[in-house]
Amino acid sequence: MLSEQPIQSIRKTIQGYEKEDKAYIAVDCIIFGFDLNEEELKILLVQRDFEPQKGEWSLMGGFLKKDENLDEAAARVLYQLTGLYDIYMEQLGVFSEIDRDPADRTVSIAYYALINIIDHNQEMVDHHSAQWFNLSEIPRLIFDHNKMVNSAIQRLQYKASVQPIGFELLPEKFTMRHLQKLYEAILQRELDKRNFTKKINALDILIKLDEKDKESSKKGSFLYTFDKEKYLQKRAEGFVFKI
Amino acid sequence: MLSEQPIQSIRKTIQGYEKEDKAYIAVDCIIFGFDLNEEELKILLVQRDFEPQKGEWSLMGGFLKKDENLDEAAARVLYQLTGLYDIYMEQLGVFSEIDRDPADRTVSIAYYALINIIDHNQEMVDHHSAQWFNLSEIPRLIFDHNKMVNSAIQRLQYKASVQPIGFELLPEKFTMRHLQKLYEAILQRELDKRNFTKKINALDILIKLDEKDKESSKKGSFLYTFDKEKYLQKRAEGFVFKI
DNA sequence: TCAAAAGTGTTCACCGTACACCCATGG
DNA sequence: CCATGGGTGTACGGTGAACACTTTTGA
Repeated sequence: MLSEQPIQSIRKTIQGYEKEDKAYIAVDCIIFGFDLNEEELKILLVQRDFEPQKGEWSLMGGFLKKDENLDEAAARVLYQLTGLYDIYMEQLGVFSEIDRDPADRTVSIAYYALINIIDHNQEMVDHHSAQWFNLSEIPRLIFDHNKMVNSAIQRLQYKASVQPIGFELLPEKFTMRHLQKLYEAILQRELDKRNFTKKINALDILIKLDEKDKESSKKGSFLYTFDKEKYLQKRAEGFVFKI
Repeated sequence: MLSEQPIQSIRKTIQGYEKEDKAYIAVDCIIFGFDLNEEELKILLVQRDFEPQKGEWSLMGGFLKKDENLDEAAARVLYQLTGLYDIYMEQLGVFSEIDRDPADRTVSIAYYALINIIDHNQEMVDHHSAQWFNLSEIPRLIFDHNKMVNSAIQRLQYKASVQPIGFELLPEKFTMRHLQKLYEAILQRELDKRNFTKKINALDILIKLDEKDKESSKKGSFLYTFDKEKYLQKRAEGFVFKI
């Protein structure tokens, strides 16, 4: 009898999954952007436009569907809010307190994402009543979302010091000052201009362009691009990025 | 009508959780132990004693229950196999490929744990047909468990270099040689005895005992204990552990 | 007395950090 | 011509890595 059943149903029967509890699985995204004008690191939050907790701020989220894995779910959620594909994104961890969502048992997987702030689709952001907040001005969020945000900031600080992910937050062309201010915003401390430049140049993964950015000064400052090919090549040879 | 309902059911109705998919949530544990005699780092695997995949090796696991969070579930699973409470344990990440478990959609959260190998309850281990494997001799495991193991080894290497978690793997009293061999096993490279001793002593978080361990040599080597209080004190003052 | 492991210092290269002045330009 | 930000070099202390010989003692 047993041997006539397809494998899947045998396993189900034997392991007794039916007796186990199921839960909803959510994905919540901490979306970072760097505002070049204000020289501030920001995160994108959505405002709930329905009861209950209407008007409260929250991370953008969604539920895991049958036909996708978590990375796909997170990418989908990010697309819904920003209109962007191929965003840099990393899983942060799981938040599973029993009553974290009072509506129903929901386990949430937090992701953080880095986007170039000027790329996002403003209409889609407006449609979700979303808004950018400075790290120092994050409001109270629903559920355990503040915990997620703090965890994301910590992770970003670590990751940015050990992998060149900072460039995900900058436009294609940027100045040394932009880069330094970005790292200052991430690490939340001031850096010495001479030492920073020296270190970045020593890494030898930027291309100095012939163009200057005249926005910020009369003299103008040289623009750079991140040489991803060169970085990948070097990394394959054992080079480790460290700031 | 709506306003008469309790909050929870309002939220459920509005958010439409019912339309979302649920999934089973599993916890799988990578249990590390350090064999002092063989000077080898090992992990504890269980052998499935039921069909299908009978005889195949697997991580110890279980399902998340309604009335516990993931840390509690992992602690429960660890207790079931080792008889130990209060084990050092950390969440690794989520594994969510759609068909990772062919029986049913199951998202698994991997945890790694560090135990003192001589503390565990041998009867409980035998009862689960569990066995210790050297890191270099890990067999093929079911599902995506090999991926989890690799991820755990990487995480352990990082974490051990940045937090004094190595002591979780050693008995109360240990020699410098034990400690060095442990770090060599974790980092998978040889360390210089003089530099290692110097570094550890400079950290100033061990207590040198008057006792000697005569097992390993005629001369005997001094025993040490980890001074957790002192470490916590120093950490509170900004000290950072680094090996 | 000898084999086997324990214990112990020095040197050098490199890296991180502190620190200040001249340059180019538009208004 | 001057105010503003851009761009650059040096000196020092600390840390990581390489390296070898003496001590102890049980068999």
